[in-house]
Amino acid sequence: MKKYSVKDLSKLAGVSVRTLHHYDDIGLLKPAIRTEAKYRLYGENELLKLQQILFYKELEFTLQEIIDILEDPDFDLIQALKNHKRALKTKQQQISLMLNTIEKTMSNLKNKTMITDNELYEGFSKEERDEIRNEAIEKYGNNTIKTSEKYLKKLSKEQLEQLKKEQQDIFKNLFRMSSNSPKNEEVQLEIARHYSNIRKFWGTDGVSDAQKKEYRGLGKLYAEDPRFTLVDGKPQPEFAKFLYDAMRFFANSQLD
Amino acid sequence: MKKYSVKDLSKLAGVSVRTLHHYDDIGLLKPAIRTEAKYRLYGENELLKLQQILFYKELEFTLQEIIDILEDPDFDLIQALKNHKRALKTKQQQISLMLNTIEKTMSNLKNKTMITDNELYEGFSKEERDEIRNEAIEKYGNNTIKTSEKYLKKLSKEQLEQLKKEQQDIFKNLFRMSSNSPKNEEVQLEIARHYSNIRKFWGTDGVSDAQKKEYRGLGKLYAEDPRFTLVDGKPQPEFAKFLYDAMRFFANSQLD
DNA sequence: TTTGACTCTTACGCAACGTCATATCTTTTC
DNA sequence: GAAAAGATATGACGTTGCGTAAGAGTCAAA
Repeated sequence: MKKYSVKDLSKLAGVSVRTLHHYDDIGLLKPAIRTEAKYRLYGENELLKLQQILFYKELEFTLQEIIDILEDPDFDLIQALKNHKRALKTKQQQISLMLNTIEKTMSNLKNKTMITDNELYEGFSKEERDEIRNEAIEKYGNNTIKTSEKYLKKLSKEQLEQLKKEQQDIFKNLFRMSSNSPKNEEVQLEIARHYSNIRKFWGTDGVSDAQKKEYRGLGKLYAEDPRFTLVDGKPQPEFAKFLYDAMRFFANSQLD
Repeated sequence: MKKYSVKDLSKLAGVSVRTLHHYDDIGLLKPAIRTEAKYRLYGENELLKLQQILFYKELEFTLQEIIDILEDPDFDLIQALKNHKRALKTKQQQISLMLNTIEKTMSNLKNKTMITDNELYEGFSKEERDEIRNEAIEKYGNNTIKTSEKYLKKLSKEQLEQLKKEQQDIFKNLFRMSSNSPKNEEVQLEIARHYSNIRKFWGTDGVSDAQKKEYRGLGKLYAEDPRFTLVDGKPQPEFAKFLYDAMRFFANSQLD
């Protein structure tokens, strides 16, 4: 007769030693023998029984149910299986419902409050999109771009539209300045206006140290996302850079 | 501002008071106010938040996940939903596998070792079936019948077939006797033969006190289940009774 | 003021082990 | 033959989301 130690058996069956201890504790699978030193020794029968146990466990029977099934030869297995089948089918339906709900939720989120990848770069061909993106990545690194995109996607469509509209005249002013070798003070004044405007979208939160980073982050976005610096429908990389520099300067000098 | 007590809120949302306590404990949903006496008071915001919580809970997010989702506005909900969706789909596949396994198992059990209800009474119309069953119930009580049927179902098809075949000639002899006012000794001798034959199907187990009960139980089955006492395809209730009496006598007098 | 009706906190229970911690073997190594 | 290395044993707490008392304080109606 072969004898297996806990570890042997656990390896054979692919379960943990603790599990065997547990099964012993609850009386599901007792070792064939206990040595003087209380070591557990299992035989072939126990190995076979363990296989059975694992079979039912895969079907998600509880250990107590498995005890009932294996310990009582009078157990009505067919009925138990039928019941289990019903339960599993119910569960499957539940999951289907959940999946539907998730689909709807995601759809809602995307349509009503989120900006999709395509929208982020809308109006550009795929080639242009990739070019823009790659240039940006070259300039700021892959991680920065992804972070920026993620941030942008979190804005709602309405927020984004309003953001763009309310800032049009600010941008107009700045754009005029940019091609006119402006005084730094003037620019910074306008930037300050922009900043106070922007804050509306951030609420009163993020007041302290996050502010600076975020505003600089927004500057990067302007530099990276051509939609913010279109003039007459054309991207203005110079202006984007101008804006970015001005905002960064503002953030560093004015914000704590 | 309306204020809700724990009970109010629990009724409104359809959760238990304990649940609200729990959510408070883990910081998922804190009451808007605590009175002097430590009573929890919730406002409209909390009601709304609770709805959200329940929404995610229906999708089987864990409470910790819900905390993450609701507490952190920067949480990437879309990604979380995607992950959750994947997990649910995986789960669904698992369940499909389990259902298949159960089907196979049931099929195996039924084909190879179990007898179904229909088979138990095969060859009889539904009306006849009910009649037979009801008569048996009248005679021996509902519980006995169910036990008997359960016992019969535990026999394999092969066992049942062999049982019937090997005993045909024993039954023939007995049947002849039954219509011939036989001597008790003769009958008991033949019954003894039957008994030793039957034991093959019970193995060497159930040797002692269970034996007697079981053999008498089998007698009842003969009396109840017309298939065992068909002659030329017709039920023989008289013979069934004769058999049952003989077996009972044998069990009582010969078996310990 | 007594009595219900509520509410509070504290804490065990459940399922199936995972994960230490501490104490004993048993086996290997020097 | 002794010490180090490996296995194994028995607690016992942690996990997840509350259910279910238990014991005690609070509030409004009678």
